Amino acid sequence: MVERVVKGGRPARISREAIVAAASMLVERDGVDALTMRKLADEVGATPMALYHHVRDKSGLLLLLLDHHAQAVEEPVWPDEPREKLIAAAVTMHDVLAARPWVAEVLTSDDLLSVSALWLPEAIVDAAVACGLTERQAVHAYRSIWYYTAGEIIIRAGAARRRAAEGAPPYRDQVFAEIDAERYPQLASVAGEWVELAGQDTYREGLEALAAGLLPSE
Amino acid sequence: MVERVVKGGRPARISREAIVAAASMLVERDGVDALTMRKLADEVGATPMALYHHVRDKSGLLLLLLDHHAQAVEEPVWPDEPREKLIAAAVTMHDVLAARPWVAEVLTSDDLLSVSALWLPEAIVDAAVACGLTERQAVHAYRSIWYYTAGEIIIRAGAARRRAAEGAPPYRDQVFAEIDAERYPQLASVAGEWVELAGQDTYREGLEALAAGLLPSE
DNA sequence: ACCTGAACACCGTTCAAGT
DNA sequence: ACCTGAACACCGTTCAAGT
Repeated sequence: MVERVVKGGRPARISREAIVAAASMLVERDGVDALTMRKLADEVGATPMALYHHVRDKSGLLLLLLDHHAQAVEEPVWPDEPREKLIAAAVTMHDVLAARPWVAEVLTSDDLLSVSALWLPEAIVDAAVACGLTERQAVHAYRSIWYYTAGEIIIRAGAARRRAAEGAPPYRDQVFAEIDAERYPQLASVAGEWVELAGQDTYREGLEALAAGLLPSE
Repeated sequence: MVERVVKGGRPARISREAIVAAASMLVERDGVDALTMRKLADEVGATPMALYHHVRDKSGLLLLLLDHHAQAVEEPVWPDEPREKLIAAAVTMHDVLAARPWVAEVLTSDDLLSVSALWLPEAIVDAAVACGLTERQAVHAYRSIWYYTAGEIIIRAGAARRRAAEGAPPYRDQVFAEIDAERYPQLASVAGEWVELAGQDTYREGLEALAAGLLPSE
């Protein structure tokens, strides 16, 4: 990020940092949907339009917020064994995102997370190369892991949100109740267990399966 | 869905079907963001509030839309070999969704697609069982495949949208330009190829890797 | 340079009333 | 039962003006 050089002019009353901090607090307290330019302006004690002097627009603010969050995460010490390192890095990526499910909203495009968390893709690509993949294969492996991870976060965050929206089991239960056992025998057979199974966290198992398929067998 | 029994009263001027058809057309033509209750009302020639007599609310409308779309898809004839069947079903699921990236918006929760496309999870769970997994394992396998698939769709749809928003390479290129080759040697090394690699469709390769890891080796 | 005030062009949804 | 009109409680962002 370019440091702004202050060369005179009116001193700023609100700073980019203050805006991001306030935004972060609002999101943490009330959810992403509650983050509006107007409420944020109230929070920092300024007009909505004052914000536009410090951030490009709302989506720029969200990017800043993601980065702010990423900065707070420290790079762990990785295992020596490359396959284990890859798994550990992916799990870290997952946990960092899962802790704040609002990031799902922002993620829906960029595949590198954030400038402040480049050590994550670096670790994964590096581990994949150490496992014997070419650089290009390693990038593709990273992308598959990223899709799986982002999908898990987004889907589970959405599921949690719907659960929180009290009308708890509106759609899926209705679907299961209506399942035609003649046409869909397997689904009918697991219908009773589906909700329980869907609640289980199987991120790691799926990841290990994916890694097993992506990496050369030793 | 419950069929509404008309027992007198004023005849309806607009039907649920007409609403869904108009909504589908708006979304196809102008994108999901352009679908508002007001524009939709204009399209069917009624007041915004008239719509609320036929759909619960906007998110109910989106669910209806997803189902409308799912109904148009025919179940293919699957390969006999179960592993191939599983792959084919997942690819179908992917292609159905990828054809209309707006579904990504709706997907962010329900893990069964739609009542009208239950044959898809059925095929995948069935194939997984035929490959030797228990029912519970098969459901977990389905969920991993679903996360990977939905993640791919959502991320790639988001990427395409940002590309369309003309300011083409706003964020990621900037990130790559600033990469510190000392700290992130692997990323710096692939930086030049990243955009090209990220543009490639590697859904199937990732899927096969995932399937290889999920299914027992024969 | 930084900030305000007023306005523009929208949203989804509720509520009371009309036929 | 179905639909309208008016209103409520919001949005993000532009633009011209103030200090």
